[in-house]
Amino acid sequence: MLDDRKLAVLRAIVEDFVSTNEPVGSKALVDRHNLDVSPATIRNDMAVLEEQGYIVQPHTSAGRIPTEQGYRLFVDRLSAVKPLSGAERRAIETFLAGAYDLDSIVMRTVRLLAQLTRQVAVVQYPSLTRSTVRHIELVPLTDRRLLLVLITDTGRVEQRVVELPGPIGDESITQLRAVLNACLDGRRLADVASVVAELPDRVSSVERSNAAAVFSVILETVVERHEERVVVGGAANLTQADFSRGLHEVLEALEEQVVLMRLLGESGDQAAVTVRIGSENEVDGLRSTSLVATGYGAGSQSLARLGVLGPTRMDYPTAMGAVRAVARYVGQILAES
Amino acid sequence: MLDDRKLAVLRAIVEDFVSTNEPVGSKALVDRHNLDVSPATIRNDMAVLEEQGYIVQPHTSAGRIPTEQGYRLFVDRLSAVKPLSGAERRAIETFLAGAYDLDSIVMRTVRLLAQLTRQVAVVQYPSLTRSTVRHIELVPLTDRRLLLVLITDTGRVEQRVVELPGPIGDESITQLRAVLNACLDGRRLADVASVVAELPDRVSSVERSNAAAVFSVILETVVERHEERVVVGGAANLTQADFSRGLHEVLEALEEQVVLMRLLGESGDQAAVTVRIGSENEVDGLRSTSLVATGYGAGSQSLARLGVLGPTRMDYPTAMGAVRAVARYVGQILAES
DNA sequence: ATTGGCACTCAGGGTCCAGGAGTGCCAAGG
DNA sequence: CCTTGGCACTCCTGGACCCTGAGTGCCAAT
Repeated sequence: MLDDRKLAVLRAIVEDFVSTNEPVGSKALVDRHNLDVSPATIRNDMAVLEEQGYIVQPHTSAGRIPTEQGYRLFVDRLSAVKPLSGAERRAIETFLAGAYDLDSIVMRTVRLLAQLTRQVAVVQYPSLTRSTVRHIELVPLTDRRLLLVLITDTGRVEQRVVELPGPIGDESITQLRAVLNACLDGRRLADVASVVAELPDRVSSVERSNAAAVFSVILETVVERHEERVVVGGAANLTQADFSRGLHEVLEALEEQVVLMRLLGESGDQAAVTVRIGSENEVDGLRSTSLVATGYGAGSQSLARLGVLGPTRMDYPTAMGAVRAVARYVGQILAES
Repeated sequence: MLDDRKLAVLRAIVEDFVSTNEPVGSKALVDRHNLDVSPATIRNDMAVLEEQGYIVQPHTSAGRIPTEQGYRLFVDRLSAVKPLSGAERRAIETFLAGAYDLDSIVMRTVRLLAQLTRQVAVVQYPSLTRSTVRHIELVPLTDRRLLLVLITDTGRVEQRVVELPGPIGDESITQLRAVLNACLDGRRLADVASVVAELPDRVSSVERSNAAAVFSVILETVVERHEERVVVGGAANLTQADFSRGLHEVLEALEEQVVLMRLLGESGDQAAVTVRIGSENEVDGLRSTSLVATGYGAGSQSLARLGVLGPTRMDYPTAMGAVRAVARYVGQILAES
């Protein structure tokens, strides 16, 4: 159906359009790429490609531009992930060096990705569920309110305020703290829920209700907080792409944590770099954008996702290269710390 | 020099231009506001106002638009802060209700301000220096690395990783933790520096060097971290204003913590609502924007600043009202918790 | 000091036209 | 059957032109 040359033509069209942002015609194609056939031949090929839905012309007597389907075919079969240059590798290393706590790692990663790809970068905080409890701290705020601080082995610190049903004394807090740490230290967060369920037995009955309040907050933190945080950077890069009036829509979507979570969550494969093009993103304001994302995390299993977001007219090979490389480096850093 | 009517004309011009975004002419003025004089009279007044530098015409035979100087006079002498509507007050209360920990307070405040004013909201995290130490926690990560967690009475949690010069044992950590909490609990952060200076004496000499490392990180956290965080929200609102190509510049500036800190830091008076118009902002990308900001904090003294950023063509009275009201409410919330 | 009258200016929007890029189709050649 | 040169056709783009209307500045009269 599509012979080699037609595929080459499609690839050339995508590449040219991405770099020039202008519809590309048959003549320009034979000039810039060394297809040794005449423009007329290319025109025939393009007619077929258009019929199949891979390209369109914005108006009669203009060049062709790729459709979403065209980009899809391009990333699936016509392009190879572009490895980074040496300079870029060095940039990654220097950028991420010296970032120990989770916050700074995430922040630097966002900036790095945005700079590298000149797109909007999106980084999800590593999920809690895979890490283990390092320490739990209870700090009295008032006699009816505690600050619960949960520290994980990945260096993540979660804090929640606990509203108590009744007043609590220092000795009770100390006891509770001891029990919590004794039972939960070293446990994987995924297991915490079941352990907590058995805890009430180990607390003196007087303080049952207060303890219960603390336990339920722990559960919330561990289980319900699957709504992790997503950090965005490089939004300024959107102005280069010509969304014109859709820009408002996109910026709004980028401010909604929930939307971003759904966006990242959609893509299936955890480990590989996945690309979602245009309307493949079933998320309101972002149907005119493309997402290049992958999972990342310490070691082999991925804890969270990161990627870049840009116009469908995006340099996919480069973006995929950058995303893959950054994910690997960050994974390394996380594994070390 | 400028009689009452000329001032009224300037006020009318600012108000009309803000609401319509089009140069306003003499005829439109007498129609929309009930100045009972003829257009010709207004024209004379406008000629004077232009001569004085308060207004300009974009081209001959167009209406006038205010200059920065014109806006300045307007906010200083011609406008009153506009109180919020009942609905808006209720919105603030419901929006901020149920936010206990600092993170959620700040996040909600940003969203609230952005929604209320339809501008970009900017909120600085409450500064550490005024709060007191509630608790210090040391968590071993490896035998040469500690996680230091500092909890303040305002519910803020600071975390830093400490690289130790030599290995450290559990009992040393326990000792160090006890010393730190004994000496620093309840101290104001501003005083921590001097207290820490005396600490080395109270530590067994074997562990001097490790303890010193911990102390210096505490100092960093308390002193050097004056570079607080600033949170931005509502960037999508920028697309409504017609920065056209300056937009890129503005978005870039908004991503730079340092720039935002300088921006907020510039304005002098802590308690009052201050307005900085256009080039009064001596910050690179933001010379074409205006900032309406004020200090806020628990009780009477202000811990940090918040405000909104928008085009110089901004509804200042409304923005000032919203900023003032939100600052007060947030202050209340902070005082309670 | 205010006002009506009047001539003047100029941005914005419309039309018209020519140039050019790009196409589709066809007939001829490998 | 695929490829190619030729050719007519489409239609976007940019420039030139004109016209209209809003708004002004100035002046003489009140």
